[in-house]
Amino acid sequence: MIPQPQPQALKRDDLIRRSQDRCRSCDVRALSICDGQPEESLLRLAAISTPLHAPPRAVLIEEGEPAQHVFTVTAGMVKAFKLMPDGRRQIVGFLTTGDFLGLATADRYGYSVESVSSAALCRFSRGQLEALFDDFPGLERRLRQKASHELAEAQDLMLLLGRKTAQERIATFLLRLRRRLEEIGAPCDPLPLPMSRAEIADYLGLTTETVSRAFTHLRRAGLIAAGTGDASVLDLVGLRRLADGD
Amino acid sequence: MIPQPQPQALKRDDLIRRSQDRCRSCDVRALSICDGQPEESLLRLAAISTPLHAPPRAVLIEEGEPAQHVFTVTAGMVKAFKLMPDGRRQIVGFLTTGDFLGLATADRYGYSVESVSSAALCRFSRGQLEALFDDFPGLERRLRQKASHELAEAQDLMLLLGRKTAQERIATFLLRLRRRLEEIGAPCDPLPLPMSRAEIADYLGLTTETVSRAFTHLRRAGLIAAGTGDASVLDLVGLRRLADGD
DNA sequence: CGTGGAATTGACACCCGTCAATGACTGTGG
DNA sequence: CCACAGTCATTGACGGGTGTCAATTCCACG
Repeated sequence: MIPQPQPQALKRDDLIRRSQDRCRSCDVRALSICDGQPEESLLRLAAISTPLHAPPRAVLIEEGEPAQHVFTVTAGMVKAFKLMPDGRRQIVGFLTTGDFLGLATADRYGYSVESVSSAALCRFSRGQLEALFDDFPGLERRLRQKASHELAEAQDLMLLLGRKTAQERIATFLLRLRRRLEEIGAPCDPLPLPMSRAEIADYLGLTTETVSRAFTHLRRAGLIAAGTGDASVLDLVGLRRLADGD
Repeated sequence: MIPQPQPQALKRDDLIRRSQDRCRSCDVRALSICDGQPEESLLRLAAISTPLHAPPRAVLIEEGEPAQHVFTVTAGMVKAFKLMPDGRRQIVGFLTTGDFLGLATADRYGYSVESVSSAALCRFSRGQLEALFDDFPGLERRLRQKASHELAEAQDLMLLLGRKTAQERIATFLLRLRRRLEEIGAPCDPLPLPMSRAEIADYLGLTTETVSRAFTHLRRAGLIAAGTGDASVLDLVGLRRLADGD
């Protein structure tokens, strides 16, 4: 996909050392699967990792393809989504710094992934990663914890999709995004919204028009101040009350 | 909850041996986390497991309570659900033989669990189970795989809740239930539906009336034959086409 | 300053939710 | 054995929230 120049002069050991340096200085280590791992485990992880950079709207994974790789998002934002034959789309997650891509994966990808903004990722071969589990059980534990966490978030989203009104969905969406950005130490006032209204709609089970109207309602109600590419939470308590349904 | 007679004559070792026998003869071993585990791992699992039997509509877990236990369902069916303050309910999963309960759990349960039909479960202390992971990494791997699988199913449900029509939801629901029953080797023609219309509605993000009407439509279209407590798939291909949206 | 896509807003339609009545089934007590 | 009540499923009438279609505005970019 993204061709990498491979000068013959660089030997395999050099490449490995180079990735190790890159990982050692990685500023998202504390957020990703690397957190809390012993030094040796990191070195081995580094040796099998490939850094990727994706421009906005780049295709990273296509649903149904053999799942050879897993990824860690190190910067920017990507979306994972499912398509129906007639074009209906459900975005099952927006992933950002520290998120792991591929937890839900069997032998084939269950969703497509595209970048929202420009994004950076670390790619791992699934086989090589799973081979590391034998030597470094902490890695597998970390992945299981990430999977548990994602499952809990998925269940929150089910409640949203199955039972919440449009305004409640937008309120919940904004609060969740805010919390996530806080977790990774990103600025969240105003809250950046790198995704389009259409993407928000396909995440929340709505249409762009309904998303737009819901934003307007929240703005008129004094809960938020909304621009096109960002939003500010004005009344956190009120927004929470709305999001949770009374 | 369910008092267990504890004659003083039975010493701890006897109790352990008794659970080991119970597990060794357990007829759902191949379906649960026990599948593929070495003998020693099973013995240790057996030692920390407690069998439970629940009548229909029994409360097993309450959302927000400290998560001290995890469970394996060995028979019957239970539902996991989230409630909103005003009573809106989203069932995030129906669990049956072989399903693991507690994968999505942090320090507190993220959902309530109640039995649908009468059900049997194996209960484990979370702490004791996680302590086993150090000695038996295969257990942790098995749990991670279960979590991955559940995550993929959760994403399927997101597509359903966010984008499918009532009839497509019912069709998808019937096909998924059928596949699950096939997996565990249960009879699925006719397909038993132990849950009420209200429970189906709260799983699919609908109302009981809409569920009822959708069943009627599918029956009139010749895709299924539906009774109250079961349904037969008459036109598998047609039902699949409807479920997947053309 | 002009252009094109995205976002917003409005009018209208429709699917599904709400409310209500009827029917089917189960268990209970006479 | 039957009458009865209670729960659940079904069906109908109606209304509302959201989708659909269309027009307008906004904004980024050339």
